[in-house]
Amino acid sequence: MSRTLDEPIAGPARLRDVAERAGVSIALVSSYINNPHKVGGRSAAKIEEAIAFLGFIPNDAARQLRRGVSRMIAFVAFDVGDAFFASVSRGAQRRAAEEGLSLVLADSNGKRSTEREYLTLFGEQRVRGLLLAPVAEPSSYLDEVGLRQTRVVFIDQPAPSQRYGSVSINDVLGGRLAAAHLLELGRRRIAYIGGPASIRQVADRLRGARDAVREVPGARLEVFDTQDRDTPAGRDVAYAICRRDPRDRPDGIFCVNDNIAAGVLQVLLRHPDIRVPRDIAVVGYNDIAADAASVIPLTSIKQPHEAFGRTAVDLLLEEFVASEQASRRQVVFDPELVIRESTAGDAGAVP
Amino acid sequence: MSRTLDEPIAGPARLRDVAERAGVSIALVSSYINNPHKVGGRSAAKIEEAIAFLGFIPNDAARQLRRGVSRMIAFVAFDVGDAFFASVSRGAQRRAAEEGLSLVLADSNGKRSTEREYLTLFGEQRVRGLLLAPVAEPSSYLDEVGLRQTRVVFIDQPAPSQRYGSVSINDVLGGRLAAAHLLELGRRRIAYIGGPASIRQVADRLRGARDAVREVPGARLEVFDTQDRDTPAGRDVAYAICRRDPRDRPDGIFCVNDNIAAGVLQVLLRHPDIRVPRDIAVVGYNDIAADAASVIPLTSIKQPHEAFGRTAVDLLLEEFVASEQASRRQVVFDPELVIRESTAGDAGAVP
DNA sequence: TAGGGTTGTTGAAACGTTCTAACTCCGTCG
DNA sequence: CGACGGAGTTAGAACGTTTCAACAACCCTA
Repeated sequence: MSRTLDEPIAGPARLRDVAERAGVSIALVSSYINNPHKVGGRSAAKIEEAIAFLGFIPNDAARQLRRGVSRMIAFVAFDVGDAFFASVSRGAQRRAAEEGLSLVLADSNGKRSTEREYLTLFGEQRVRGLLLAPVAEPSSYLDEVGLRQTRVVFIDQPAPSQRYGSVSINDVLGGRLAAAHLLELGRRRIAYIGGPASIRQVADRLRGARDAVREVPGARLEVFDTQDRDTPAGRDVAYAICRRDPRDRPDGIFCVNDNIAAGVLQVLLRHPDIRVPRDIAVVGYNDIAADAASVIPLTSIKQPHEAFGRTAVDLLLEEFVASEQASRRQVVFDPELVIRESTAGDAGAVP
Repeated sequence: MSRTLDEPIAGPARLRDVAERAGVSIALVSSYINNPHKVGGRSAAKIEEAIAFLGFIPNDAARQLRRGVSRMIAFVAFDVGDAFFASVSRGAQRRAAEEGLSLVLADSNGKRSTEREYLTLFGEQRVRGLLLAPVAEPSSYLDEVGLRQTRVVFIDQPAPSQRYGSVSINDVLGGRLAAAHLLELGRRRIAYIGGPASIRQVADRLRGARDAVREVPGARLEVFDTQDRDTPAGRDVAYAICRRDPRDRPDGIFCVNDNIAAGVLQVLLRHPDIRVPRDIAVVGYNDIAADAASVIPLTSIKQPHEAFGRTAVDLLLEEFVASEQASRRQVVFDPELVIRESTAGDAGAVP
């Protein structure tokens, strides 16, 4: 059963192998690993040598089985590659690292079945906490999946019940800020590009814009409903706008995200008779296009990405110590307007 | 010690709780979970009921400790949000799921220390396999980190030794394809935009382009070295090109990636005297901008993203069954040219 | 009816840690 | 000089699962 010092070690080295080589007890090695200073100098040196020699790596399964708790938290999102989630996860990861927790990511790919598989996996792993940006309205299956004692925080989505925390962004306010900015610039024919309205973020931003427009006499809001929210969708709408008689064109456009805004700008900027922002001002949303997609810097609504992720982990940490029944915090961030040349200043010509 | 049927269960239900409630042995429950059909109908029904009632979820730590092997594989990349890695991971994930393995992602954020922490984590977790897109030249620390028996496959990077497999892309060929395409169109003043040359991909693509240009008499290659490889970098170079006398401008531009190409296009398309591709043809690399960043569809070099990820997992699977010392497969994909309007056809005017 | 399969079920021993309580030295204090 | 305390160390019992050998009950065939 027990391996001797002479024969080569088959699997990876265990605590017991280290103990044998160092000539001390297993318990002492364990205690050295967890509290090095609690172990006497001579033993420490021998243990150190044995660990290095054997390349000992603790077996997390055994450790976790015994301890009953893991040091891992997971972030399950429907599109990990998305710029927003990518930077949220970065913030979360940093905060987690500060607490000695590791954050792993899982991409549910927009599929409920995949999401469920991952929730099951992490349930079985007994991860300490879970950040969830769900594919759709999360039904009851959080319970079924072994996450009863795992704390869950919802990302960019109000939690389905008070039993879970959430971190989200006030999209109504964001929509209001964007529209109000255009109105302040004197624009009265506002267009909203985005869709479908079934997406909460899309609907909320529209609502905020509508509220702002309603408060200004003489202003009107035209809604361009799109199926997708990508750059081509923006281009399509912009082409339609270009085809109109100049007097019928909007003089201010608010796009539900920066991708659409980029498409709109690409088309408008190539039109010989239209100048941005003189004739049409454009506002985006998310502030991801800052350095990326457009020739002239895009005015946009900035969401607190990193802070968002950090706060999500903060909520988890709170919940680790809170009682089972305590109701969870629902944190809502306020977005802010970042003004750039697509609404203010000259449309830069080619120098 | 043992919990009775009456008192509420404190922690999550264990196999033992299920067994007690169903009135059978622990072993039978275990065997039901792993091979339901091996268990008699009456017991099966009772176990089923007990599992549902108690909400039993197997404890993966215990299972893994006993089994000695995990069903998890990990993908550690220096930027999980990057479009390329995002779709590679999607492919890997699908393939892994087919084999009943779960893929989790970890973002090393371009930092060696973070990368190392994750490698340690997954080493301790004894993950079955690891896909690694390393921050820098991977030194020896793969051994130190407990991955001795974990199979490792390098992503988009030749493996540092024959002991590891790798999946990468023939960037020299990609560069050659791009330049050859421009040359075939009759372009002779070719520009290469990209940098720094210390990045292998950048250097390889340049090398390929240089080879192709050298084979055509009268053709020359001008290199614009950039620090970054993003859209603003492309715009900067394009501005410089626009400022030149028309006769000194390149008539074909090959960009080291689509982001740079997008920036170049944005600027060129707004210039009154330049038409794309008539005056200047533009080729990108990666084929991610297909739907995203530019008004006219971009000719690009397409890398096999999903297949790439799938193959990486295939290599892992092979290595699971191969002997420890067997040398690993190094798979190199050939990229292909996708011709679109930025080099062929009309530059679409606003309709 | 005895013997030999099947089929279904079980007890107990692992797996590699952590943790508690107890033990052994030593030096110090009363 | 004996009791006390602290530092260092250890044996052994968990943690929740899987697996293996063995057992029980049954049906079938000889």
